[in-house]
Parts: sequence; structure tokens; C-alpha cells
Amino acid sequence: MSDARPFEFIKECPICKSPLIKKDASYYCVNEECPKKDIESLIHFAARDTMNIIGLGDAIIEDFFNMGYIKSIPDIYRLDRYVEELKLLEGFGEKSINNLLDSIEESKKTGLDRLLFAVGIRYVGKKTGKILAKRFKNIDALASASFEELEAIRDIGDVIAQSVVDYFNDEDNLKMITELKELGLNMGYESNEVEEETIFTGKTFVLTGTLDSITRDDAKEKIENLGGNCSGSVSKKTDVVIAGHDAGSKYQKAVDLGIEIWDEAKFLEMLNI
DNA sequence: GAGCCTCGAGATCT
DNA sequence: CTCGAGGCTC
Repeated sequence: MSDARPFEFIKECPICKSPLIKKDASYYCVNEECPKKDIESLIHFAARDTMNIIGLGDAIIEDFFNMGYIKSIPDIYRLDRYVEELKLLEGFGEKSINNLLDSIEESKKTGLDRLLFAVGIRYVGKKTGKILAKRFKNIDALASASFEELEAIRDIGDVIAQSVVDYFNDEDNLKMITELKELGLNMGYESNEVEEETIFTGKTFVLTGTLDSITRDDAKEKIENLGGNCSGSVSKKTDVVIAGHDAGSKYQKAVDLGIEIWDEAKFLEMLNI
């Protein structure tokens, strides 16, 4: 790639035929109006880490988008209008559609932290969503927060503060939030974290290697619910490294830095308070 | 010492 | 991205 040009055209977007540009390791369509962006934002919304709607994966979202059933995020919660029609689609039946609608209904309860991540506010991901949800408790309080108020929060700097202010100043975004509220989505946040101190409280953990009895995501969630933090890399700020089998460089670094190491058995024992 | 800048480390974002 | 450390100026 030549440095003289701002970007290099590679190929065309399969959806709208506009050129694609390469940014980091991925290709992006230059067309701001490209429907692929809408599809991707819907996929992100329904994904496991966000609203966790089972039965609404990327392929089905793309199909439903192209067929006109889901054009926007609120449309997901209006899908029940088409229930009889959907059951007739190839590959769907009574049971799969009912399961899908159940999962959509269930996702309404999810809560503000994941909802903030799901709607795609720039720089607001899983962690920042939780920080904001915890601090403001409901979406109206967040929507009326000032830049100064946001920037004063730990781990929120000027860039994220501005991004949040901009998001809630946008009429389209506000309209969508209102619709979601009317459709019955939970716009509040109740912490499921334990109040009392645990061995995990305030400590930073790093997971490495393979754990047999629990997935990495579940382990992370449990640690966080018990008041701990998880990070991806070992540093002098790491308190404990949890090492499954076949652990690699992170294990070695923990040894070098003299950081406490728990094996899976020790970790399970600690979870079992 | 307050104010401003740059830089690196660590963590996060989609 | 955020933030704190360290250097520099006034």
C-alpha cells in the first residue's frame, strides 16, 4: 500500500457495489448509506455479547432485512406482527418462530449496560456500557448528562464523553430509544454484583490456558460479579493469573513478575464461597 | 505550582 | 481510548 494515497481501493462491496477500503485488518464500504452497515448494526445488536437473541444470527438477520421484516432495531420487537407469514418461510416452522419470538421477548429484560453496547454508541462497548449504566441507573439520566459530568467519571475521558453527548443529541437516536422504551425494553440497571467483600473484590485477574469446567466468558462474568476485574494481558497491575492447561506466554510472564497463579481447581474453590 | 505537552503502558472498542 | 509520569515553561 502506498503511503501517498489516503487509502487503497481493493474491490467492491458485495451489497451496494461501492468500493471497499482497508482499515486495520478489515474492509469497509465507502458508501455511508450502504445497507450493509444497517445489517451489521442489527447483527451486533442481537449478538451473544449484546442482547443475546437466540435464533437471530447474521444469516437470518440479512434475510429478514432483505425481505423487509427487519429494517431497524425496533423492528426486531415488532416481528410478532408477521408470525403467521414467517412460519411459512422455507426453513422455518411453528417451533423455530416461537423460539425466536420467545428469545426476542426475553431480550427485553437485558438491561441498560448491554443495551448501551448494543445500540452502537461509538467507543461504548461492554465495559463502558457497564460503567455508564452503573453510574446513571437509567437511560434518561444518562441522556441528560453533561459532557463535564461524563468526563469526571473514572475511565471516561473527553473522547467518550463527547461521543455519548453526541449520541443523545441526535434526533434519530432519541426516536429509536423512545420506540424501544415503548416496546417494553428494560432501560434501567440493577447490579447483580454481590455487595460484600470477596477474595475477588478490587483485584485484577488474567485468564490464560484452557479451563475444562467453565468457558472463558463465563469465568470472566463470575469474576466480575464477585467484584473482580479481568484484563487480557499480564502486567505489574495484575493480581492473579488463572491458568488452565496449555497456558503459554502469559503464564511465563506471571512467573517472571512473581504474580499469584491459580490453577483451575483453586479457581473453582474460590468461586465456591 | 499550575498549566501544557508528549509519551508509554494498559485496557477497550467494533 | 484513558491516564499518569516526566519534562518544560512561566
